[in-house]
Amino acid sequence: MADVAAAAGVSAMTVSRALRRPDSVSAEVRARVEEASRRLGFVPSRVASALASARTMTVAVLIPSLTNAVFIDLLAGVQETLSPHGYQPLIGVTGYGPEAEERVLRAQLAHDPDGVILTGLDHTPGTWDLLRSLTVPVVHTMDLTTEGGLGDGGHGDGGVRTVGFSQFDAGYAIGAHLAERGRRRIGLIAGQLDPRTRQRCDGWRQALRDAGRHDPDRELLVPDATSVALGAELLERALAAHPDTDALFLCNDDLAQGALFQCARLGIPVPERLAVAGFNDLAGAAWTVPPLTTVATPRRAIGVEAARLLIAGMEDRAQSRPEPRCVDLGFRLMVRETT
Amino acid sequence: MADVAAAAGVSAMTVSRALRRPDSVSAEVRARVEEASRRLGFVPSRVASALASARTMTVAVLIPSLTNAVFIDLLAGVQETLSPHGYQPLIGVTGYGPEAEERVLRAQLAHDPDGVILTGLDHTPGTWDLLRSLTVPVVHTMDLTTEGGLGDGGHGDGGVRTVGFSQFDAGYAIGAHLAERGRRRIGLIAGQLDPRTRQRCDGWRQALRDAGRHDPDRELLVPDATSVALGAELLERALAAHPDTDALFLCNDDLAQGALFQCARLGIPVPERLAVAGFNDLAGAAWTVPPLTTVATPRRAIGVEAARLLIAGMEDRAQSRPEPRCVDLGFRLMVRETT
DNA sequence: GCTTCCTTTGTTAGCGGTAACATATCGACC
DNA sequence: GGTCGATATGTTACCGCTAACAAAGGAAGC
Repeated sequence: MADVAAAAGVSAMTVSRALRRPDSVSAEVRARVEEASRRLGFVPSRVASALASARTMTVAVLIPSLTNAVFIDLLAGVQETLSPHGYQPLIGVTGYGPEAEERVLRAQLAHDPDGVILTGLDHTPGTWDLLRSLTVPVVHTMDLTTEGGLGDGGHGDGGVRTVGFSQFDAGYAIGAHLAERGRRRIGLIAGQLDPRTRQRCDGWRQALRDAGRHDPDRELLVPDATSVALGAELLERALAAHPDTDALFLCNDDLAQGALFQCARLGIPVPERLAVAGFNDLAGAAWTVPPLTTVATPRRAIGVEAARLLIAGMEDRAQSRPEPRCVDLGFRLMVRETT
Repeated sequence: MADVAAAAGVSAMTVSRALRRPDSVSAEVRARVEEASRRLGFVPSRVASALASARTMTVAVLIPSLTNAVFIDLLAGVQETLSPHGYQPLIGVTGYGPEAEERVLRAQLAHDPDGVILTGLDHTPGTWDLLRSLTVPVVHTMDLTTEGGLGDGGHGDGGVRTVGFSQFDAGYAIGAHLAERGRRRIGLIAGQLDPRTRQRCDGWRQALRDAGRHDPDRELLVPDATSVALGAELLERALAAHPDTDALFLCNDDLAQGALFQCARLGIPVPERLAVAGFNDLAGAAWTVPPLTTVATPRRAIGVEAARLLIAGMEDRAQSRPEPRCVDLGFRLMVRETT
């Protein structure tokens, strides 16, 4: 920067100003600095800038997994929103564990991010402590604070900002839909039992209870990560246990696709003998045979909105403590042909 | 750090040493520093550390897209390998454009990464210049320098390190496989025409020429991003143009899955009337009906190996210019039932 | 002509660590 | 006992930039 300053015949401070806020210097100086800067191939060091200004222009983004399309979409939304504003996402992968999340968060905080985006609301007390101690904005995603069954970990809702949708309501909607379709022996298949999956299941359960058709025996919950292969396998297990099942809710579309494939293989007509519903409306769900009924979740939009909220909080030089907000982006029941 | 030093009754430098290389201080001092550090909740600032030591512990990772599973797998491999060594990946999304890539790289370089991972070898001259000017290790992925049809952009192979596999050979393998199966009227469907896709197509073409069965009319290339929906649509277009086609190579598994779905819908028996082959062996390819013949690509392994090479280069304090290496991780033809 | 105020540029002093070197301490060895 | 070398800790100066304040110059107002 000193070289550029010398070349442009100004002080280093003026170079800094000319490059960061071009209209804070005269047009003539700006031109000279820009020319010198370009000629010398000057790239300002963000590290030094961060140290001097206490703004790193980075945002910690904590997600459970990189191999689940749901969180990738979230990340994509975050990335495409932050990027034009000059912010760098720092991804942290927690592997679905609250303890790991705390560790990862701690590691990320060493980078002094200007904001934090987390997945879900199930954090360790240590994580809540860390978050409370931060002076930068924090946004939680994929869930709502008003959600039942969460258990307020002593943190109150004070200042917690969330962008998501009601997993419970979404599960309820699927359950109600299957009941409305006249199905009576409705089963549930779920993997990757994170809190959001559990809430979906709770909603589904409630819907079936409300319809007087809940049968706990027809629930098949396994801890494994969801996949097409697992869906195929679990379909067989579910039908072996209860051959008369006439509808199934699978907690994620990859499971549902696997189940559909297996039905085709076993010659089980869908939806005639068995209705199948998935969740998330992942890529391809509209094209399966038959097209899959599922719940479209606004994953990318959640990422975009979370990033927007964060940017608003970060640009706010007044550091006004933002009012807690709980943005509900909703979901859509996509009724297709498998039900 | 000064507070911790005071609390532990040592100098700041000793605190720094105790936390970074614990065995460079006496056991007694180490214990005192660790206790004070924990008690005060001290988290060393990586920003300051980066400025003072000229090591940011970050790695720029440039990929074309976050919505293509191929690059997510690559990223996952990189992330899981870097993370235990304390390195933070900085993701940059280029949108498949060499010019955008140069812009993104420039932006990432402002963060002073300790290493760079790029996708592919088709970079702008400006990008090559930037890379040449770097003093940190660089690894290219998903391709091989020895690949034909690349066009050496005047950069020679000097020092270029690559981890990938031969896209050409993989395409050739699929083409040869379809020919071996006795198919005579073989078509090609491709989207997202990046250089790697083109190389696959080149390989396929060569295989068909070698078998004396290449028919340029049966190639359907579109620039759109690949998806299940696109696969379904292009299958119809391809068959409308050439109803007698008896085999199709689709350049990505999502296209192939869409095509399979559409075949089911149209009542076209696979593989009896039409053989279908995909590429990448994405999740679920083994479970489609019938299971999809495809080429398994070592995407995650490429990420892991690229990160390993990078780490080796970064830890090498001697800054010995590493010998150019071209790591071929190969591919596997997964013959399943669609062919 | 002289304030006053605003705009533009410069000066100074750090941000929070770490490299490099200086210094102290101790035991071993002749 | 004195010297040497290894080990442990301290001191100093900076990494490259920017906040905060200072200064200079020009326009506006009386």
